[in-house]
Amino acid sequence: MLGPSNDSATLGAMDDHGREQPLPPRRVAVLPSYLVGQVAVRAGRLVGDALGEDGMRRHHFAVLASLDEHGPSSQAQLGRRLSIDRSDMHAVLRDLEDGNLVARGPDANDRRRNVVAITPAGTRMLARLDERVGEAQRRLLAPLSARERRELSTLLRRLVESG
Amino acid sequence: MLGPSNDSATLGAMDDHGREQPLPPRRVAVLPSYLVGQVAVRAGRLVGDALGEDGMRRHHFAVLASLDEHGPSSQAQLGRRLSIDRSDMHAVLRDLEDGNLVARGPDANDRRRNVVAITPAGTRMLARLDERVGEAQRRLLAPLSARERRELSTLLRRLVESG
DNA sequence: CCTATTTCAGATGGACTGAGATAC
DNA sequence: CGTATCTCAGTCAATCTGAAATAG
Repeated sequence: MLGPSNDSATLGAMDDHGREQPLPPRRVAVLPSYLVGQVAVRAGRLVGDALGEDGMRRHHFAVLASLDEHGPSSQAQLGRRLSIDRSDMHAVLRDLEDGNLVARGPDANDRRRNVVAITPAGTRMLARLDERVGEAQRRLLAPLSARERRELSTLLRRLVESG
Repeated sequence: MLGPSNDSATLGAMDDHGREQPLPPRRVAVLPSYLVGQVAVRAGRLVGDALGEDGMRRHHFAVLASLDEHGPSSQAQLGRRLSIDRSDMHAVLRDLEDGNLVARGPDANDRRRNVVAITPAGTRMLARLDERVGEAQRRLLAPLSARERRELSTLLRRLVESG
């Protein structure tokens, strides 16, 4: 396991002013963990940009979707369901409330809690984000056939569910 | 697209003191971008832990592998090849030098540069890290058959190369 | 008393920027 | 003079921790 093909360089003789491009080592480039990481980064950018067109980010989308699915919830519930830190949840809900996408009010039954509910405007925003995120998925998977996309999703889901 | 099945809660009536588990919304859990992100997180933990057993991190592994593959290089070259920031590269090489895994010296031909070379101890470390990282891959892909692992790698590589 | 929720203020680690010193 | 390298300091957003105020 010695250095390959670079005999001319004992330590100091380097003729390579040939401009170097990003090129991960073979050892690294071949790893499934590396490949999945690269795809995840690309996916994150695509989805982030898609949500950004409406001034939203992942947490905002997740909160709106969770409220749509489970109905009104307290902040702490949302945080536990979505694994979002209480401080971050605070900021996210402030953003959403500023845009009238959710309504926050004290819980009549437990006045420690804020009850958060999605508003009609929030529901419309969620539908629009759904569109945009869907388009991002299509762009991400564009190089694959429909069959291959299903295959990839299935394999990934197996890994997620077994983890 | 209205909220489902939560008629009893107008905003304030919430009997669900049922302890809530992390549960991403369906809309989110189904997205390939989400699945790939989840797998990437798990992969990152596995590989990170594996490297950590020898006190190394991803950047250290990448630098050792790149030096092994391309032979002695300047810091700036390494940074460009591995897309590692110059500041971080500085810290990484300091770590590696402290462990005698690389040797740094001024370039005789261009005294602006440091020439970095992997040492015999660095080569041995690289071999050990290779083992550990390989084991992490096996653990990551454990739920899949050999054929499915190849299929997954192929699909991911297609996405990476077409990106 | 003890626990839970919301909120704030600050800590922490990672990725990046700017600028100085040196050398081409 | 302009450009490239190495180094250090400091910024920046994202994540998390601690603690106060309120309520059960």
